[in-house]
Amino acid sequence: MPYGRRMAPRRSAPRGSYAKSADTRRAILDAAIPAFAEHGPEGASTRGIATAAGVNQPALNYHFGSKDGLYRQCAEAIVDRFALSMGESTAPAVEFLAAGGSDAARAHTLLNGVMHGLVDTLVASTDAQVWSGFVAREMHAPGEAFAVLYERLWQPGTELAAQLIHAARGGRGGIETARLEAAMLISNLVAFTSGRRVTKKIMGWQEIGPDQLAAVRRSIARQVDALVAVVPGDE
Amino acid sequence: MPYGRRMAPRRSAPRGSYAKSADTRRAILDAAIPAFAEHGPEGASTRGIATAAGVNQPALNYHFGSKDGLYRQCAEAIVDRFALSMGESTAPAVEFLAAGGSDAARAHTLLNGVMHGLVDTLVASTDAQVWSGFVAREMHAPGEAFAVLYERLWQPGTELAAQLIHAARGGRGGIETARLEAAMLISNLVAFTSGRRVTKKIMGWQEIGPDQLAAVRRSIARQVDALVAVVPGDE
DNA sequence: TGACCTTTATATCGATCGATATAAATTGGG
DNA sequence: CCCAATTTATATCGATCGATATAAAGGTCA
Repeated sequence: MPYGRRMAPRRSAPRGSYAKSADTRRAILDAAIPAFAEHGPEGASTRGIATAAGVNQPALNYHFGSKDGLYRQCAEAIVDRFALSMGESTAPAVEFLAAGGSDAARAHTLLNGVMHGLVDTLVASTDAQVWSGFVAREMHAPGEAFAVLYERLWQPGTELAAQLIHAARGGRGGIETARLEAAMLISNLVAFTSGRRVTKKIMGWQEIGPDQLAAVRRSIARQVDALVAVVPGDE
Repeated sequence: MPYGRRMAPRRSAPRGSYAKSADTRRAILDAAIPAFAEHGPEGASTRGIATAAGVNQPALNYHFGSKDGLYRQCAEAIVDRFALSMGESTAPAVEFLAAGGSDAARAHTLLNGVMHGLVDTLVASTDAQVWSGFVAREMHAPGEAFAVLYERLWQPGTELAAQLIHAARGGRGGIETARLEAAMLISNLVAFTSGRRVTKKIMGWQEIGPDQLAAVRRSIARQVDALVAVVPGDE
């Protein structure tokens, strides 16, 4: 073919100093997470992400190797940010359980605290609504990020809640049942993450403000109370 | 360009009689729903769907006009099949409410019946696991099918459960709170639809058989009981 | 300042996408 | 049995995809 393969590129005028690698990576992740959440790993285009991040398309391959590599790093970033937001409310519960805690009333209080923190993180924060699309998709159609989300998010989160439910019942009732109920209790909040748009429409809410948040907290607290009050098998 | 644009196509050996249009449409829908559920409306390719359905790619445009048209028809088909499966358990409840039913105990029974039917439809059926990916995606990232799913699935389903909760409380407590609790009650089952794979892994279940189904039903029934027992505001 | 590494930008490849023009095959009505 | 309508099949278009080769620019340190 005539043209000598790969012509010399022209550069536009320089735009000042280069950003640190970490800053560019952060900008790309902040653009990629919403893109993957909305369009999925296949539907989101690297060009669209690059434009949203204010970089060019090959920058994604330079910093993350490949589209799949970027996708995996998005999952890691989501888990990191989630853990950061939940640390305050989970730390005392983890400590309690590590010490072999058997004070049922304290377990009940700690469970309420964890669920309170979860509502704050998932319902009150707008970031979480972006994450939830990413996480929900990976839950149903496992891909490159499933292992990360399972090992660092779903499994430890459910297990923490299950242990607290079990302890709050004074150790009566099976831990298996507690696990199932923990999974279902947490699923409740999907109505405000992935399903937020639908729930708002159904409830006629313009926004999820303090009043709505309080209603959600009350409903969760009632569920926790009911859960702890009934020991499965004793009914 | 040399070649005279559009060459004459060759046909392979005929394969017997043509299928009725309705049969082909059904085959395409049965292939498209799982494809859209797994890869999303952007990630799923018309060629892949056509191959899975045993037809060629232009057949999709012939029968459904466009990829978006096919996507919309998938949503209609999902709602139709869901309604068919739920009809038996919702019919008496709809009738009860239409008659202005105010028998609290009967409302409680009917609510249990509806939730029982929902567990059968969503948890026991394997079809629903396919649907759930489609529905969950559309819930978070509204597209061509959002209106159909909202008007025919989410809104009426939540409203039915909310009315039953309200009636089961003898009309005490706000209908708004009942609506919120209905949304959260239904969200519980996401753990067994979109989240089925994760829940099975966490629970160590190989399959969701009769024993597991019974455990889910017990947990839902306990939640319904707790919901009806407490009148919000009276606590 | 000059050599070297890191980061950004351009151009382009091969593959695949949705859509459609075209034609062949089948069906059904008279 | 013929003809119009219906249905299926082939080939191909223009757009877009992820990836990469290549070059230029900024940063670092002697």
